[in-house]
Amino acid sequence: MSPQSRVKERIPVVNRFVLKHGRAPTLDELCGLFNVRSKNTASVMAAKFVEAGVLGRTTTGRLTAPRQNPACKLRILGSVAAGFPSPAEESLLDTLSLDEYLVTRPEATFMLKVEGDSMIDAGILPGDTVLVERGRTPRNGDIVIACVDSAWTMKYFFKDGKGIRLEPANKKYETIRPKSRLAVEGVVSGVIRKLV
Amino acid sequence: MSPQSRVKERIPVVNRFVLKHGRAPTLDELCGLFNVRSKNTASVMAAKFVEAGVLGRTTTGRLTAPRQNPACKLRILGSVAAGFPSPAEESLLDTLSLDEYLVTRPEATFMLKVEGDSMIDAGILPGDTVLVERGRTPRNGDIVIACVDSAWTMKYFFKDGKGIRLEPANKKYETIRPKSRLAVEGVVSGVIRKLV
DNA sequence: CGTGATACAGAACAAACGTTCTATACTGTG
DNA sequence: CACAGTATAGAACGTTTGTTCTGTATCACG
Repeated sequence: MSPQSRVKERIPVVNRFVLKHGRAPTLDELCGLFNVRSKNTASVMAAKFVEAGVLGRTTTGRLTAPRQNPACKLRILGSVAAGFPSPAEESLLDTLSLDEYLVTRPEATFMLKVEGDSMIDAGILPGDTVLVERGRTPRNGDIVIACVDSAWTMKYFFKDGKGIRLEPANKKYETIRPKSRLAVEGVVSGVIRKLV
Repeated sequence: MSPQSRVKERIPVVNRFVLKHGRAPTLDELCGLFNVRSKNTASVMAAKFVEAGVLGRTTTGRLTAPRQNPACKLRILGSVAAGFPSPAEESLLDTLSLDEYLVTRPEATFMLKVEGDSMIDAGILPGDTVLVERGRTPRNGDIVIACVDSAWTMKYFFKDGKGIRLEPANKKYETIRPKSRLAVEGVVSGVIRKLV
């Protein structure tokens, strides 16, 4: 058996350890995991695992679990027309965690439950959850959470020569041109809706 | 200031560290985090954090991040009207990972890119991504991915005395009453849209 | 058989890490 | 002021952890 495949077949074992314990194994634990008694062997394995992205390292060399929880990697399909792959033929290569996909700055991102139908023409329904990223400069056409005239609201953001205007995505409501101070608290970076 | 509140106000800082580094801080790092120079102080703090569930420990006493990967835990806010908490006052108590929120069976869930506007009145736009859960029995009103008359489609699912019908969420399209075999490949369990 | 590559055992080593002890500064209370 | 409680500094200590070195066993190849 080639060394490469030896490492490959060991990766799932490491992943299971991480899944079970919520942290990376130590070299000693790697020894136990693979029934070897040499920390040298474990050290070499660990290097492979780090190289493969299965494990990480602290600045001081300690082994750490990778940043993403690999349990929630989802397979991505091109479109409905492409049909479904069978479970047997699937690999986890083209996968993506939702967190990874939608959230670039976790520490600056919030989830916000949507009330009202002011953005319904943008496909944002009451009961949806929006991801709001703070500290980002809004661009024309972005959907923002703003505090205008001391009231919170979610609207399209536009800025032109005449100033800033906030447009709803619903003809029932009117465009707002903030008279006093406008505080854009965050930019809506994603929409999620839980069905079923 | 009481000791309790001292610990409380420090919890968010620890959480942010875990968020940023994907692992627990060491005692030395706790010292740096709170501008203290004593590992004794850090040790006492660490004990409090463990007690509060903010951190965990290995069997050998090393500090660890809590079992759930908090890397992508997002703060949840009630609604727009509630406003934004300041970073200082935030705790990570009411948080949720997107994966955790949307996906109950990762191994049976797929992501599918939406093409076309047949479900636009349901707030599902072209370019959105839907989460499809396989092996679930569709209920009336569920959105399903189905293979009807050898073509893939996404539609509302209804079943009544006259059989099954598949309705689009767009008046431009017609309701389908599958003549031949109907294969419901999966039920749409979520919708996500990446903006910005 | 000889050679080289690989995997492993075992030990020694240094750095990192958490615990514990002693001492000092600050607080509030009587 | 005396006293107690708490937070902190600083150092010593033992354990854990990853690295490195030496040596052995196995296997493929010529």
